[in-house]
This record gives sequence, structure tokens and C-alpha cells, in this order.
Amino acid sequence: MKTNLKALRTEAGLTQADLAAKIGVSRQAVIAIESDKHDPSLDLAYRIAAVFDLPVEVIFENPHRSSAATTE
Amino acid sequence: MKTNLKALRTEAGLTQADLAAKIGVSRQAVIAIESDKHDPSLDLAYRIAAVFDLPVEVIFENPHRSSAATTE
DNA sequence: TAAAAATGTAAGGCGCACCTTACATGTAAG
DNA sequence: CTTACATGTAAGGTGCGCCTTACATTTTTA
Repeated sequence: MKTNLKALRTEAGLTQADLAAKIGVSRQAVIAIESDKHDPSLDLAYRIAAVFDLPVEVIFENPHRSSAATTE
Repeated sequence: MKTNLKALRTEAGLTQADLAAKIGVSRQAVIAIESDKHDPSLDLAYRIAAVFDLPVEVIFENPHRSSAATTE
């Protein structure tokens, strides 16, 4: 799953540990998601989206659908 | 995870088996998701969103974020 | 340069998403 | 009534998302 989570996190001035605490997972989970080792669950993706106040599709690209359709 | 998948599916004239085939899972997976027994993975949620050409947040409500923010 | 903070890797465990198979129920058509 | 179809439930198995602990590496700060 292609993601720009790492860029968003650093732009927000958050460490991996900061973000992990905010979304209620371990730092390992953040590392795995940022480095494409794991896809997050939908609920976790939603918690991440809430931190940045962005639609989920902006943070995790939907490979099955045109990104232009994100804002319908 | 609150969802209106069942309504969307029936409005589209799809059976559970139809939808399951389109998104590449078993019918059991569709039943479990429609009846809130399971949350879909992010990737599966994206495949479902692609079928209906809708943003994921429209099909599965993000309980951690205002729905108004879906279209940012 | 030394200490501290942030990032990264490794290994083993657990729960759940999804699987398959099988059977029960409701509904509509012949 | 019977056949067919859609839906639902049940039971057991597999893979992976997330866990914890521990240690190595890189970057920042004093």
C-alpha cells in the first residue's frame, strides 16, 4: 500500500513514538506501516486520518481506483 | 464499523455472491462485513470502494473523524 | 565528543480477517 | 409441492496485523 505517512508525520513535527501514542499502537506498528511492511486495518487507517484531518485516500493510495475520485 | 454496504449492494442489483466475486473474497467475508462482524482490511475496503466508485468514508464511516471532512 | 533522542531491525506470540465446507432458512417460480 | 436462488449460521484452519522485548544504528543536542 503506497503511503506518504512518513512525510506527513515529519511535516507535523511528530516522532514515530508520538504518532504511535496518538493512534494507540506500538511504535513497531508505525514503522511497519511507514515502510510498507504492513497494511493498516481500516480502523487504524481511520485513526491515522483523524490525526492529520485528511481523507484516508490522501494518506494511503487506493490502487484499485483513480485518486481523482477521492473527493466525490 | 458502521457501514451501508448492504444498501449500496442491493441498490446496485448485486447479490452477496456477485459482490464477493468482484472484490475477490468469499461470500462469508461479505456477510461478515455487511453484518458488522468484521472490519475489512484497508485494501479490501478500497476494492469495495472501487466497485461503487465512492470514497471509502462514504461506505464505512470513520468513527474517529467528522464525516464532513471526507471531501477535503 | 559524549549523551540523548529518534529510527531501524529481529524474533516470537496472539487475535482476528478471511478462508473452505456444510447445512438451514426464506422467497419466488414452475 | 418442488426446484432454484439468495441469505444466513456454524465450525475449523491459515496468514498477517499488531503486540512485546531487546539491541543496533543514525541523528540531534549539549
